[in-house]
Amino acid sequence: MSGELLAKGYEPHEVEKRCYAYWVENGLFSAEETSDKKGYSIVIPPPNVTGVLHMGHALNNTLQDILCRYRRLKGDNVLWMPGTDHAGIATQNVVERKLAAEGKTRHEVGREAFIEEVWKWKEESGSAIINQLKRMGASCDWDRERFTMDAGLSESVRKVFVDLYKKDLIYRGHYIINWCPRCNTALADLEVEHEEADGKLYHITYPFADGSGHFVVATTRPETLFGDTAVAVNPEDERYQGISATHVKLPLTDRIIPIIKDSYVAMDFGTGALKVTPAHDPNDFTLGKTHNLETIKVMTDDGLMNEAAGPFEGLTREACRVEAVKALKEAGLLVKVEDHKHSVGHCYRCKTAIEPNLSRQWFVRVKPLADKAIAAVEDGTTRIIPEHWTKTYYEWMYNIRDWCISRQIWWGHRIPVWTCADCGVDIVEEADPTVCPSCGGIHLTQDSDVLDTWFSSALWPFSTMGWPEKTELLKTFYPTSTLVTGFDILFFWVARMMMMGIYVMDEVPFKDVYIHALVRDEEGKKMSKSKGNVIDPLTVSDEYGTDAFRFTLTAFAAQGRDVKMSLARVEGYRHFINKIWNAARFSFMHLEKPYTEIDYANISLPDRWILARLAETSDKVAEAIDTYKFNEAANALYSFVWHSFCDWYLEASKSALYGKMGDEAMEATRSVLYRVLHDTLVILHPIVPFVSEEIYSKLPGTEGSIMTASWPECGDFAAHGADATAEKEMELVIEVISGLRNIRSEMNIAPSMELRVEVQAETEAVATQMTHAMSTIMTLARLSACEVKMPGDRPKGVATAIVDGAAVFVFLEGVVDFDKEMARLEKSIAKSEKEMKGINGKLNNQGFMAKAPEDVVAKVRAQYDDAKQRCDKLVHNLEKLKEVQG
RNA sequence: GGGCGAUUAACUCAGUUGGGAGAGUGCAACCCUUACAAGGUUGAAGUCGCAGGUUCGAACCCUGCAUCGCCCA
Repeated sequence: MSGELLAKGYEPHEVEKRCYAYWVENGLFSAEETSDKKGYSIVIPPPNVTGVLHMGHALNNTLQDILCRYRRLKGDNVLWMPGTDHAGIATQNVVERKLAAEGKTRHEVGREAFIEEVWKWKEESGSAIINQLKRMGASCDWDRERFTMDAGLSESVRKVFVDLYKKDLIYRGHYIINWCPRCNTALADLEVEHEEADGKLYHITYPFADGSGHFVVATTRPETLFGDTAVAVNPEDERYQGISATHVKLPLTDRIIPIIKDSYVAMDFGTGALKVTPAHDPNDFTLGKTHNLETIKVMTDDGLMNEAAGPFEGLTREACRVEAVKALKEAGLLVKVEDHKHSVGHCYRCKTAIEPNLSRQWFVRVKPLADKAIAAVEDGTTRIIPEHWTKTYYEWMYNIRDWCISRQIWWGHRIPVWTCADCGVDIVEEADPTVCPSCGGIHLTQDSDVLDTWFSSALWPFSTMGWPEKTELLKTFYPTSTLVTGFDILFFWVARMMMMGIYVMDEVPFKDVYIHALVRDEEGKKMSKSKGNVIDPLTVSDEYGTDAFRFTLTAFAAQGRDVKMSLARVEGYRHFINKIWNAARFSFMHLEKPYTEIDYANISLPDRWILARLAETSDKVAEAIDTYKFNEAANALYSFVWHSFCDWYLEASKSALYGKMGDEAMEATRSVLYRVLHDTLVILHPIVPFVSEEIYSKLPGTEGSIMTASWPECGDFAAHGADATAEKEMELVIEVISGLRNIRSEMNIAPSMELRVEVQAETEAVATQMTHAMSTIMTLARLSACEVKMPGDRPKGVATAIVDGAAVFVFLEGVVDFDKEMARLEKSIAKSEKEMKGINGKLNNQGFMAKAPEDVVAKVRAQYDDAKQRCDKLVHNLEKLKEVQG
């Protein structure tokens, strides 16, 4: 394997497939149930089993993978727990559609057979998203994969339900809830999406029953009029002070309903008179409770009008509105119709307008659970990152309302409540009951509803680890270290896991919650199928390589900011991956054997410099990942690999590597190159697992996977001269070379022409440094000769570069263009003068001198001195040039 | 209506204890220098949304406004 040359360009497809299979086969993703190593755990936000991978998943799982791979390299025992969510409504919809295509409904099929169908579907299609996660490189412990409907998790759900019920934290009640007429189920408040819609405000006459006059009532929903059981006005409303009537006659019906007074009624909306429909409006429901009003449902569960709507029975809600308005108009009861914008709730699964509906449902009393979940964040037991999301979390937790958990669908955890037909008592136990404990009856029927999917998701951090058994896994990995998720499920999931985790385990489910942004399209719009702006992550992966895609996501993942996906950027990072590949390819030509020790005795300035940069970068990347600043990690790596390692180190090392500096220097440089390449691959690995693995596996002397390597230990470098001084010295060398290149470019000197140079160093120290770096400078600036002197006369026929501590002269006998050189110098002088002026402004400011801290003043003084020296030298050179010219 | 966030180079975005405005892409010029043309070298480019305030000093802190986006009601 070792010494094998790499192909000319990096070809991701084959490598990705092979590396991933290798990792899985060798159990490299497996967590140890017990270990001396520090435990680190993440539970995956379980994707819907119906789902296909979208950009959000790609980002979410890339970040989790970075954390897990990084922690492994740091020596931790890592558990990344994978799995999927049964997604009750969504999955049921999918299978119902499949049946519909065969001309069947679930009711025809029957409950049991239908559920079998769903399981069958799940077995066939449910692993699609898992395979897609694997393609992204996700290093989950797949042997432990769980599903919210599997036996163990179902047992957890059952146990928690029973427990909450017995502690009176789950109750059944008759309340107004959000009803989806298409999915035919109740929804939690959270599952309703509100959207602004253009509607109408209908002004309708409600005549007083005693014939003494009438109200005009304004409503956006005239079709619910059949369910009106009162008209309400505000007692403060002056317009309605003198009214003697106590009842009105409900239009289109022969019902007489009361007039009630309540300060809840907004006087500035419509006419100030409100029709009250307790069975179809949440606010009216509350009003109805207060005033003991009758509730009349006017619709069936399918959203059709029922017998209460009289002649309109059987119409849809929408059709009934049209017909009712027509009838009102004919009866002369329609005063006017205005345009009106209002917010309409829609089902988050199918986008049908939801219908507030009176219904008997199960609820979780969340307040006591929420209080502890709030406290855990307040006292820092759980940290939310970025911190500003804590406010959103609190806001929601403080205003939390009871959670409706029953769903009138079939796919999900059946509510474990049996009712005795004989005595009517509810039986809620962990084991299925056969006999009524109260009357001994045997006619027991189980509640037909299932639980909200989020109820089981809320238990995910411990149910996946085997709870209610007291498993080793729980001992080792609960509470989990970090949860990585998007803010869109902060309430749905994070908040509920917090409540349930604390309630059940008496310990928070995770120490850190890292909330990342949403991935949007290039215009910043949310990606959605209907907008047609969806970019398929797998297509991106195919086209540019998974590593390039992952690197892009990481570089974009700045805290608190949305990710705007841009294919141009992915392309840019594909170049970066290729750069890594080629740098390795070049290195391999000089690394035919492993170099386990750095030959510190013989290393050069560039060697010391790159080691110092490596140490710095390794620390920076580690710190960035530790603090969830993923983009900073990516940027540090990019700049180190491309600009430090490739642009300067490899170029500067070429003469040594090619043996032009002697065998000792060659071997020493090789030993450094080996170490730097090796360690660079390791620190790259969390973000770009495939290319790093592929190169690592071919690096002589490595055994096994890069996943078993350790994060670089660079503590020794500084003691061997790879320190800040080396960095400074190398910076000077870079400055000299850049100055020479600038002259070459601006004077239009052919790159192939070799130049003769004289360096006038201001101090012995600088002269020594220049002499030591001579070969580097000569190679990289393409010089035929370079002499280092102490300051003296300005040579004739030269172009000049001024650097910190030295003047660099390029001999251009005969070819030097005086005008160009003059222009060049004048430009530099202007730049320096501008800089000096700015700094001088500060130094002349008495306030600054008096109040700014000493170190800042000293720094500014030094800046000024530097600028002045540079400027003086440039002016001096310009004058000399003019003399010669004259 | 309440809350949160954004506004920095042509584009996409970095920039936390307030102290010399950065990167990538793009652009211009030159270069097939034996790892890489998916490359190299050099260069041009910003009143840091607007208006006030605090401060010796503000892209950064405070207030107001404008535009855009999101969440909750």
